[in-house]
Amino acid sequence: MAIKATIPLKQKTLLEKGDKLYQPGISVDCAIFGFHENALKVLLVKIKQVDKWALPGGFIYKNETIETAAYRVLQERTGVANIFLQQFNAFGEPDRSDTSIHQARYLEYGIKIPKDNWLLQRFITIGFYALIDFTEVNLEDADANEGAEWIDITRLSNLMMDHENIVSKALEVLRTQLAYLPIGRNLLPKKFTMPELQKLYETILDQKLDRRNFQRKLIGFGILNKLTETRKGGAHKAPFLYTFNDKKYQKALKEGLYGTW
Amino acid sequence: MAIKATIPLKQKTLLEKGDKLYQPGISVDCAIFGFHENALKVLLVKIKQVDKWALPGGFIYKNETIETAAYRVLQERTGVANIFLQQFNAFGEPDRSDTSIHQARYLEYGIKIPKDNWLLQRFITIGFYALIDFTEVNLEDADANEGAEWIDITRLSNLMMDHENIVSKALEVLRTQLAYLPIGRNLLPKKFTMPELQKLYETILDQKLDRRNFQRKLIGFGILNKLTETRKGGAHKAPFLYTFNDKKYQKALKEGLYGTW
DNA sequence: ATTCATTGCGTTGATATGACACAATATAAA
DNA sequence: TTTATATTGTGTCATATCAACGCAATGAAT
Repeated sequence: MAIKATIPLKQKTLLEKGDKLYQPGISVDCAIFGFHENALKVLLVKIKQVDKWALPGGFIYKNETIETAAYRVLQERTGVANIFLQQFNAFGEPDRSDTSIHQARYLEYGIKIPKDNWLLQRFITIGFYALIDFTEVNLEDADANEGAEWIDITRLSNLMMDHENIVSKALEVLRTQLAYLPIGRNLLPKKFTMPELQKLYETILDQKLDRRNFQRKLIGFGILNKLTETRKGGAHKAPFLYTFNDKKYQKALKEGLYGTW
Repeated sequence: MAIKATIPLKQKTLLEKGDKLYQPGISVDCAIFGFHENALKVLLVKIKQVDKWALPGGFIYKNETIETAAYRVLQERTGVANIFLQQFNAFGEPDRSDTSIHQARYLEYGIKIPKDNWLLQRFITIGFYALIDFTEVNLEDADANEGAEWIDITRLSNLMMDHENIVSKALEVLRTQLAYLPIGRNLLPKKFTMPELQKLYETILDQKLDRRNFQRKLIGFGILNKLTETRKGGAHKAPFLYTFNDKKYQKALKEGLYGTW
């Protein structure tokens, strides 16, 4: 008989008292996007017992708002403060849950979850997407049981339950919002170059953009500060650095960038 | 002692077996918009026991999708088939529920709901907004206990819980989506005139639009069929009638109207 | 027949957009 | 040190789009 690991208090509490601590049948899942090496990546955690990837998620405390719960998940995983976090959709197919995953995780400790345990009931999850500066995240802090990794959005595979669908929907919303919200502020380091910003847009839109027209348009939004500094070290002409003008950026977030009519 | 009404089976079942029939702690609420007499209206139901208005809402059966539940609510209230229905936000402030409303409604039948009954727990609601042809709805079918009425969105008052906030958020989303989705198809009768369509847009946007530019823009979207027929009977020049080109309309719904970049 | 508010259709100037030209420059190669 | 090369900064031009406005046509009321 194999020696079982001792169950951590956290997991034990979740199983036995979760129904008293949390809202039943509701979870939050976060599609956390980062930008690195000209690729858009999403933060996934490995569920080693079933060899699948999952979005970072959690439950909602009885006395907690949905947004706070999502923020808590983000903090636990990334430790980053300046985050763009947005609720975008609730996912509630009756058969979306996969109880075998929970069972596999507790089997590790020799525990079989009772059929009527709250964890095995149907769950509806509220999807959030977050934009985050890749360079500020340190994945070393992640939970030992669930190794977190940045996965290229073009190379998603083997996600548990409906999580790939959640990422797709998040991306779809992100692309739409790119047209009227000043995305970029949270995905890039404070200082960045115009080519870097353009690559970000091209990656999200999956589309080549004209360098010169892009620059004209973005500057036209009036949310960027051009610095006198340049980014040296590249193999070619050093591009100027930019920052977001926080005041104007916040204004644009509220009012939108277009608002034609 | 006042004579109490006998409790309908429906209400009795809801109270006693609701926790077995429905997902706990989750509801759906629908902001159903209609357009009539140049005003945007939302369908509200009167909760007579507390003299407040509420959005039509309901619960999610254990084996039902969220969208199906919302559709069910819509059908019950309006009986209309061709509906634009869209999930737009989950509302979950811990203190958003008001148990006194439930108590008041059951007190009618001399029943005091036990404190631990599922109905009195914290609820998170998933908000939908719907666009519907005012002329197709017959409110006579509405539940006797809860008279449904179209209320002008500029004259909202005395809504229960956070329902006014839900309507506001729904309107905000509607206004945003007006920029890239072909709204109108579901809010107007099959045949309509350009001035009517314009009034709709002006009402939603709360903004005057130039008659001639509006026409050029909408025709430019390529989703309208101009009929040879005109709307006679008005006091002035008879405007042409239009219909939506269903095929192109559906395409625009999927792809969006702008999609610049 | 005349009046009048409204509709259909058109024009103009300003602005935004897409496509492309050319000089400047930081590093690498010679 | 000089030259080569890829990349960036800035500008131009034709075209499309947009906002603002003009005017004739129309249908009912007078």
